[in-house]
Amino acid sequence: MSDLLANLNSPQLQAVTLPPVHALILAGAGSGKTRVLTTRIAWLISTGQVGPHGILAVTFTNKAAKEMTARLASLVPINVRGMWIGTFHGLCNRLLRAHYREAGLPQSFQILDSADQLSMVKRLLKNLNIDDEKYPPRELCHFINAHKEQGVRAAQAEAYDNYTQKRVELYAEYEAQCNREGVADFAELLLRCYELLQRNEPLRAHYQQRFRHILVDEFQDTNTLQYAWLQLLAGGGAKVLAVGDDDQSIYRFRGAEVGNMRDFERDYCGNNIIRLEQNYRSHGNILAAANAIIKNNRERLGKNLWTDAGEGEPIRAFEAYSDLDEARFIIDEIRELIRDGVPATQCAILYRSNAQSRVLEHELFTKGVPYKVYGGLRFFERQEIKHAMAYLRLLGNPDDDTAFLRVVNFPTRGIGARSLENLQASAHQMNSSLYNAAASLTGKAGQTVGAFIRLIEALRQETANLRLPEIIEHVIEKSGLAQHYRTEKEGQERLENLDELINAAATFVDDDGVVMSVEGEGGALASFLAHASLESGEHQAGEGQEAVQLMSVHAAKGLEFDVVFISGLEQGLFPHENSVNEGREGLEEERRLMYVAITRARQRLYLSCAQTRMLHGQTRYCAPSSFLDEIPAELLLKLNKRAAPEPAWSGRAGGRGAGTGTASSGRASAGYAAEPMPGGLRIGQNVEHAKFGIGVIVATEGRGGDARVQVNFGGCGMKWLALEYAKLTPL
DNA sequence: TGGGAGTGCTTTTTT
DNA sequence: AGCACTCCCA
Repeated sequence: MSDLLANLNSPQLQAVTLPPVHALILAGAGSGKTRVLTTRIAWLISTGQVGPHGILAVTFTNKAAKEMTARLASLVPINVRGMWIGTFHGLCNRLLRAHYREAGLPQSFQILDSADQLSMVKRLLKNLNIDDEKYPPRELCHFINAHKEQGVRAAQAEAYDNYTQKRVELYAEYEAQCNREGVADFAELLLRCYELLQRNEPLRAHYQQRFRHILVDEFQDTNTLQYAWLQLLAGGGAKVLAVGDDDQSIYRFRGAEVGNMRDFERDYCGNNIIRLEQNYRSHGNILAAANAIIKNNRERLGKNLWTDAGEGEPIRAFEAYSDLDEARFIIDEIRELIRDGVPATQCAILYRSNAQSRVLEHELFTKGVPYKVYGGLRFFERQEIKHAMAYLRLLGNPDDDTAFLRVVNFPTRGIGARSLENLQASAHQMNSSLYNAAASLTGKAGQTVGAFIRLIEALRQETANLRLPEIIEHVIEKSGLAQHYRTEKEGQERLENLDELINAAATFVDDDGVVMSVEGEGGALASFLAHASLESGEHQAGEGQEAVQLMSVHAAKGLEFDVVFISGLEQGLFPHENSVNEGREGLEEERRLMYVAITRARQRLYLSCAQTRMLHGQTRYCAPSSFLDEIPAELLLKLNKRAAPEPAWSGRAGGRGAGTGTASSGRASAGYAAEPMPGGLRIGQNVEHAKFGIGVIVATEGRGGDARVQVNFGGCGMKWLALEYAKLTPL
């Protein structure tokens, strides 16, 4: 017991050993949040206050859930496997599987991921003959999800205008279609679970009695429905320990309600609020910058990070001429750091939007620096994997139209759009699934589709007595997928991924074999399918060993690095103009994002911006981010003293045309007029031009490849010239 | 059926 | 600029 609590600081200790009360832990970045959470559970169990059975611990990501489970296992000698530690979706899925009948779901209901949901909505619009320009499928998905996350069914949805009325009708159609197919989207897992507990008194009482302690990670990210779900489960006297950081709430755009923290405090906590403010990650200057930024936000519960690690290095600031110049600066610094012995994996480049990675990647590639970009396509989202999974889904549930349509003609077997239209029409008429309706097709279409149905039936029979990895292997081979990718020129990697899928299934069976056996071997497939939907897998196969880490600020949340570069600190980009347009709330969220970005750094932090940036195929002139002004100057070390990285007139590809005078939005070179332009040109400088003769520079604008000067050539008049093209000789 | 041309969009993202 | 998506033709 004593070692469990050893080395906790005073507020941490206080949090871990709280009596059974509702409490809110305001855990700053790097303050040992996960440690507190896991130690709290370990302490509750090892002091005999509750059995592992009575704990419910909720996270947002599988990664967090896994980490919590692993750390708990290392703290107390208990079997953590059967414990209810998981994501909101994972736990709801578990509950719905256990009570599928009461929840009105088929035993092996499938889970639609976002892509599946989108394709279902598109299909629905098509079947109902609705113009998808007027009702964009993506927007409709959002409409549906937003309602579900508010706990609102189509039947209760309010329609204040005709347009919304129509969308509500479509929402209802979508619900009906999901029910026909026996599938549930992500939001449905939560809502269905919530409704089940609300409606079914004995079931609710059972779980309310069972869970004595509910612990919630990243509480600031909960949405309305998740909060309601927690309240419902806690209704029988369970105590809720909510851990979160309002300053790190960066998911408002997907429904997170920071307000839940304040509500929870007001309605449940009383005085039980503990602040974890000692930071064990970053040096003082970095924290000072973070604190200086975040204190400009009005809506805060209040918290101030501190460290006893000392000030550390100053924060390095660099203003580049262009995005390319910025990338060069960053990569040069990184190469130097690596030479000095900093592991590449400890260098992270963060950006506000993913599109910014391109220039950086190009430069890294050119210089031969290994790097890894986070945020791409993930394993279970790859087309070959989704195809294989679709076959598997059809084995478990033939009514799954999404799966049916995905593979009915893949690999191609002569089933064209016309046949499918007929099929969909008759399915609609019969109010049945496509699979079911296939039997009614006649003629040539009947034959081809019939062959597909027979294929699926054959697969089902052939795999009936196989183990999960063998089932998958068999399906990949006999469906024709393997053959298809063998003949495709780019198919090699896809084949490898399919092999990897078989491996994943083998590992899955080994890892979860105990749980699986409860449901029988027949349930293994269903469990694996759910697993695949709920856990889309690591971002990319093959973890980069010694590679610089590139990711969006959002993706960096929860991570830490010795050296962090925050790039693209420009007004309009970071803070993003779309957010700024949303008013104070939007700007405050951007500021929290900046706060998250800064607090990722342990030892060294670089902030950089560019004066011009290629955006949507156009060069944009940018002012430095207002966030830079919010950091006290004494914390900053400005690195702009260095010489121009390239001779002004050697030029680079991709500049804009000479003298086209693209309106530079706002700021030309304000604040830099006194500094020399590249090549030593400055205001007042006399120059000679081959055609216009001798002149004097009266103004300058931009830097690098886009630098322009205004020259008074006397009789030849006043001219704006792009240094990249115009040959000017200083006199 | 599949590929090539044309069109439009473009913040952040987990489950 | 780059990418995803659609449409149309061979």
